Amino acid sequence: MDISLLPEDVRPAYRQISDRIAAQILSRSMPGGTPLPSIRTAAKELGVSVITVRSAWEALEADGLITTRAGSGCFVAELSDAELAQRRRSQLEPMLDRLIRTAKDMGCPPDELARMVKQRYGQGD
Amino acid sequence: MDISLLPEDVRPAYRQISDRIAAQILSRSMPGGTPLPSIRTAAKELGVSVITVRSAWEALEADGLITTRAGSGCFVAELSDAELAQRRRSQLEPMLDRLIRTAKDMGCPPDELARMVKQRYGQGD
Amino acid sequence: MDISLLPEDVRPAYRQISDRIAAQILSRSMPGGTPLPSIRTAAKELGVSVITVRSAWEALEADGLITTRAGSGCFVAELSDAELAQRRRSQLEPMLDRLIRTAKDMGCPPDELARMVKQRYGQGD
Amino acid sequence: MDISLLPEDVRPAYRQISDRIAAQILSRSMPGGTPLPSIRTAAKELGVSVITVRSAWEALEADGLITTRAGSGCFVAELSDAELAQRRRSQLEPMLDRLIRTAKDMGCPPDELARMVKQRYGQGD
DNA sequence: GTGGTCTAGACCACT
DNA sequence: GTGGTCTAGACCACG
Repeated sequence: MDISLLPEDVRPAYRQISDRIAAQILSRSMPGGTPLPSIRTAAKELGVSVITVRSAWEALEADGLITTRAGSGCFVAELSDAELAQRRRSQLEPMLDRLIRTAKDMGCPPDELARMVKQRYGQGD
Repeated sequence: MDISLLPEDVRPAYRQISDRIAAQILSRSMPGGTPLPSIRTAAKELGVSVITVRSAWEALEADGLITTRAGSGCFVAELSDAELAQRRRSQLEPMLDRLIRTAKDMGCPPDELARMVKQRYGQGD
Repeated sequence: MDISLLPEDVRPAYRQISDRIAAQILSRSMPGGTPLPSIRTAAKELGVSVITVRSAWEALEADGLITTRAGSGCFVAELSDAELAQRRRSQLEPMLDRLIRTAKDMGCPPDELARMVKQRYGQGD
Repeated sequence: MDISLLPEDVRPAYRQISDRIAAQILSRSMPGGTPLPSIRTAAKELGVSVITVRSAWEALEADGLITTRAGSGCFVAELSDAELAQRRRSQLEPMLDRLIRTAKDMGCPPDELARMVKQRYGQGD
């Protein structure tokens, strides 16, 4: 599943999971119709409680990113490119705004911030 | 004090307060030695309990951004430019990394992300 | 938990608690990963309010000695031997310095002071 | 007066002052009969309020280290050598005990602690 | 069950 | 007046 839970992350476990999967759906690396692993399987794999995984699946369903079919499991929702683009924007924007607000408060100018973005983008795993 | 509490903000009240003041200290708009308002005054002004303000001040002190002297009040700590720069970086970095990781997951390239940063920087309030 | 609150101690209750636990972490008698008792359990055991215990846990977390995960509890942080040694030093040093300054002010020579240290070390409870 | 107030010291201002003077009295560097500066003079010199100085003088008088003569000021008490030795011990002991207890909690052996005492004694101002 | 946050209200030490 | 500590009790998010 390509998910690693970081204990030092401020987000609760279920949020780390749902955020990560949401991003994979939005990038089409999990295309519409892809089945999600069962709650029990995912729980074992991630080393968390089934409740935690269920919360993550619920968050994704509430967001309309997956659909649950009773008896057969959960599947990535079929979304148009336009919908995806819209959702991508709406996921990135709050993070962007918070970053920018903090940078502004600190007196960090836009070019400097953009430079940092580009620089760190290359460093990540 | 130039602080507005936003009910829609996900952060708890005390965090909104301490984050805002931390940013003002880091940008030198509150230089070392500046006295903070008393917790009771600030509580009245912000419309919260004194405990909420105290939590904020406590967080700032734990971060080494203010010092408190019982009976006389709280004051912005004297920090060197190097310390300030270091703290600025360590506050911005986790937000940057999370943003970049999400953007990467979505297949959003660095230049595109940098462009968004610059664009939204100009729009903010 | 091996903690006794002494009413004659000048330190506030929450400090007595956090200091004691900090020492146990620093001596590895509570190794990394050890779960702390829940704040409600500890409060009952120690005969104090949950808030008092929470303050103690909070101080420990601010010091980086424990990590807390909402819903699952608090755990001793994983610290390297080098980090531990560094923290031990930085906790002992201010007490040492104050003792030495007072002894110097009184004209008590280093050998005499060292002798007192060794002697009283053997007498303690 | 050879007193410097350290804002980072955990002790309140009046305690820093009274402790320092007490040590000078106990070492005979302020012998019996020596007049203390007036409260106003000391307050100006130290940059604190007269209330703070008065509290310090009160603490010294409560300890029997100075006496107040109405209209003429405060003077160092006349104390026998035996009394001084006794007081020296009772001032050093609580600091020693706290240091030793912390060191014990950390698993720091007596010889190691005594070594640190001797080493740091040489380094101070 | 866990911790996180906030409330109101009290008493104390310090300036 | 200032902050420091503690109390009891509430509601929420998380597992």
